[in-house]
Amino acid sequence: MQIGKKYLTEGLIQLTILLSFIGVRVDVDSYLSGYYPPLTEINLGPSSAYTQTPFHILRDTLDGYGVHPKCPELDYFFASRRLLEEVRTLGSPRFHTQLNAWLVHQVSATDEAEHGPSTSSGTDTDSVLESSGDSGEHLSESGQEVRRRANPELGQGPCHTEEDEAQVTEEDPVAPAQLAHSSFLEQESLLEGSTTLSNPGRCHPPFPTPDIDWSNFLSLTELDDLDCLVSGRLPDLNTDIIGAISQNVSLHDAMVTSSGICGESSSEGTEPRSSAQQQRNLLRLDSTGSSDTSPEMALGLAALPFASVCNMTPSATPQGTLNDCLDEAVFDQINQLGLDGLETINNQLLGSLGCIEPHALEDLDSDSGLSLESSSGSPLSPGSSEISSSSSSYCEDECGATGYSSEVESVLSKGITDYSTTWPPTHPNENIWHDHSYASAALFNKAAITLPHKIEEPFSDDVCSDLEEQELSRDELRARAMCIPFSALQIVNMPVEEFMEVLDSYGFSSEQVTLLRDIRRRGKNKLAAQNCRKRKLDAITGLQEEVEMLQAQRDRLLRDKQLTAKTMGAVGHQIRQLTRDVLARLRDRSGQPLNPERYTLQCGANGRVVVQHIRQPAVSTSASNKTDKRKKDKKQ
DNA sequence: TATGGCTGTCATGAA
DNA sequence: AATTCATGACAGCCA
Repeated sequence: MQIGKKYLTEGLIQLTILLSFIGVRVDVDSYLSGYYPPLTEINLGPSSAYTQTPFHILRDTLDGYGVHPKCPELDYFFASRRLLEEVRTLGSPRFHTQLNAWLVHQVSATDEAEHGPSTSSGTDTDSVLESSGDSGEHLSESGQEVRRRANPELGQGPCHTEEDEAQVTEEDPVAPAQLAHSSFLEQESLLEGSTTLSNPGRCHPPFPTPDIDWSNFLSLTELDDLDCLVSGRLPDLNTDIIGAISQNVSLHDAMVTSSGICGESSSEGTEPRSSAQQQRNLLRLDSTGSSDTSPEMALGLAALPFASVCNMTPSATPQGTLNDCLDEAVFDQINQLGLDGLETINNQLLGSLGCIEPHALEDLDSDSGLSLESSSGSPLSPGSSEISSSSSSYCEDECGATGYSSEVESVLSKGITDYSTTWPPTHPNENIWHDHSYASAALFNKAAITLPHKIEEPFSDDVCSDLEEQELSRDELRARAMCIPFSALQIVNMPVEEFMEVLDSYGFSSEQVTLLRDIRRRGKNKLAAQNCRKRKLDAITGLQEEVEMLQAQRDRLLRDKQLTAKTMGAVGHQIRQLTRDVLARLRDRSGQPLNPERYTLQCGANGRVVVQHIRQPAVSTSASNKTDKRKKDKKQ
């Protein structure tokens, strides 16, 4: 009885906390109205679930008790009280009373009958219940209602209807049994999740759709099932649940519990945690250690991972499998969202910082033409079987090219073989050879300036070992094959004076000198070609824009022309009309009105309007006739 | 398999 | 005269 009661108490407390974290507010006001309404879910907007609950502040200080924190029983006692107080602060000041009502009402019918006395050490459960509940007498009076808030998905879940609420009375054990089942399944999921979440691959998101869970809760109507499950899980309850409930509950824990809700059904035994899991353990939220009501907790669950990362402290509390759940459910997201990226970034930063050297700069400035021979040959992976094909293809490519020394090629072929043993394959991410941005001379100069070595400092063995991780161009390979202690970047970017000094001071052979000059020439020409193409594209783009602009201007001018012609036509028509009107009102010497066809009006420079006689078009008519005749003659 | 784009390279001329 | 730059042309690779 006590075990079951305690178990359900703890389960309901955790369930309540979980629901509050996912936006479900547990409201007991209606519950206390005299009947037991089932779970009703309404969306009331954000709840206190999105604000951080300072559990750590409540630890050992709740109710002003100065209990020694290392006292296990008292710790458990106050932990329970603390949890209840937390639940109270989440939604209702009398929530824990409601919880007690659930437990006593539901478990009393079965637990005592089918389970013997508790074998656990939870003898203080009753005390917890009695002391935590300020009104244990309200058990028979309290109703219950769990309102779901803030989570739209929750609102879609199978909720109790009004009929259900009507059925849930104090005399009706079914609905409380359902609740008991629900809480039990909650714990069941938690327990299973605590064991199965150790498998990261099977971990579900921390906040799955609770609809399925609620449906599962409500699908169980037989208390026997609960009893069987409880009896089967009692040993685990004594360890896991008590251990889980007797510790400071953080958002961390709650998220894991919700993960358990999500349906982790497998009950695999606890396996030795992998290193990744152990690493995650280092990221646990230490509710006791974190004394700040950090605002990142209030940012919502979405911000939790990074907030957790920021607040991570090693947890020394032996929380058993519960924290495994936490690790898996919560920190999978953390790792995905933050740690993986941070890890990658760190690796990259470390890698780049650890080997800031010409080749690293080469990659960074790969557009500066130092990615020589990159496209023609697929990224060489020395040491692999592809090196032969790559080298052969390279030879084929270069056979048709002029300006290449066959001797250099032969030496190179030998050198490549050496590369296969000394230059391991590079990381795929480093194969960034085609950065076709517009290379500027300043960039090259900068790269050359930042080179850690001078002419007097050819590549050392360490540098060579670092370069082994870099993808090399064919000219790089040639230079290596010819034992030239300079990279193509250096050869290309060094001033001509230094280049001449190198040629003179290092005592290179003629083949080496030729190769050095070729590398420098090709590198510079490659840059020049890139710049030329870029300029060409820019010119084409500019011309296209100019064409578009001119076309637009032409269209605009055509529209203006048409508009002007139209206006001119209208004005001419008006002038002709006015002329006819004026002439019609005028009389000649004989008193006859002027014929508009023989007279017209002319406006003089001084503004005077003069009637002008139009010449007879007789001559012009004859002339036109003549032209017509000419045309006819031509046609004939 | 044909095709277009991209790139490296060479040749050439100008600066 | 040597070097660099610009550009057309060619060839290879790739989607």
